[in-house]
Amino acid sequence: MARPRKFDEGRAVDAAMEAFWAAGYEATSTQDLCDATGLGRSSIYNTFKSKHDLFERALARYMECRNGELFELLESELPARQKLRTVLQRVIDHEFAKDADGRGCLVVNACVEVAAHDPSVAASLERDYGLRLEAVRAVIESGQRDGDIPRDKDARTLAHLLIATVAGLRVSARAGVGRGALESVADAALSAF
Amino acid sequence: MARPRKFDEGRAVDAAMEAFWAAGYEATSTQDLCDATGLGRSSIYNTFKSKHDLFERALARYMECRNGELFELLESELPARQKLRTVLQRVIDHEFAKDADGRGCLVVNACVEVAAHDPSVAASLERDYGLRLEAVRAVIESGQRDGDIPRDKDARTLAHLLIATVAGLRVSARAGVGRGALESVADAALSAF
DNA sequence: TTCATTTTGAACTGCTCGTTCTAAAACAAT
DNA sequence: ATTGTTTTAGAACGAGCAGTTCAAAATGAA
Repeated sequence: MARPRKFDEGRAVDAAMEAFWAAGYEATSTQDLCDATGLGRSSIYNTFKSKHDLFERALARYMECRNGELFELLESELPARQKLRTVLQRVIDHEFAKDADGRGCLVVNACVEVAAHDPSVAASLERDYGLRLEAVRAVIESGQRDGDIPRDKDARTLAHLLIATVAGLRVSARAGVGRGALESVADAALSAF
Repeated sequence: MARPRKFDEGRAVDAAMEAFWAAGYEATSTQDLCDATGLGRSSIYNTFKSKHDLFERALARYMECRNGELFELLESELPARQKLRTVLQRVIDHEFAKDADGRGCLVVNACVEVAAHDPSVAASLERDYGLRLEAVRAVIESGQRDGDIPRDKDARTLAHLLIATVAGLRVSARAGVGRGALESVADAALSAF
């Protein structure tokens, strides 16, 4: 049979994800991808159709990881309101983590940089948004049943609002807003729930 | 004396702004800038130091225009709360305008695509953020004096929240959230004020 | 008209881009 | 050991990149 692969495809996608995450889609060159993955050009193009294809794989992987963390939190035993608070706090912690280096969130970055010009990525982002929306909505409805969250507001709308707040915090962090201010903002935002 | 310029510098900056706005910084080539402005390469490089310099000028121009519209609204005769509502509604209208074509907001785009890797642009964005923050804070404080906005929340924090909500709406629009949903989100967000 | 000055477009610099190709190397099955 | 298949490494591809140079065209004051 044939020569087996020397590298792990999943690890390559992970490395590419880090590269795209750090620099954005356009600013990441194929050479950057070779450096990041440790692979040669031909290995990359043999395994993935194109830079674009590799980006989609990397983005999908990112969503998988992040949604894993999110869903784990949302399925925990905390009160609903506390879950939402933790989501926002994690975003802030992430934006100000020492090793984050201003990369932000690959999903938000892709929404802004790529989605408008790339229907395939846009579709992927929309699907991912839907997953997060449903998960958050379920938590909010559960909170409404518990009396933890007021019943007079539409759960789906509040779920949209939470996700929008996450994006807002992330963009604000990029605009130079400090940690303390963002924590106050998160607090104030939660008063809408 | 010397030969006079055949083109208007301001118009060139406007055209460049449109190009950067539509495609992003990295994806806009010097040729694109020539096409957009109708100028030759040397005219551009004679007038502006570099692509980067032209981008900073274009971004500054964008901020000028947008802040002009914003400040006009904030200085109007509407009740404070109504002003904030109008800010959000305008953002939604803009995102779904027929000719907007998914460009979003150049400031948000720059925050996400450029700021992290470009201290000069980051400083410019931070300064602009400060201007908007103060203007919104002033409106909120005025609303608190009128009893239009509750006094128990910090005006500066609420101003941060409003700006973050704007960014959140814009990113959500890119992720495929529809107009109706965003209008509900804006409504819900205002209940924090 | 002359002259100094500036604009302008085209050509050019190396360089980098994403992608493809070639040929050697590495393996598994026969 | 031979064969067949796949992966590899690296060179090479054409195109386009940001940025520069330069001679010619355009201008207005003297």
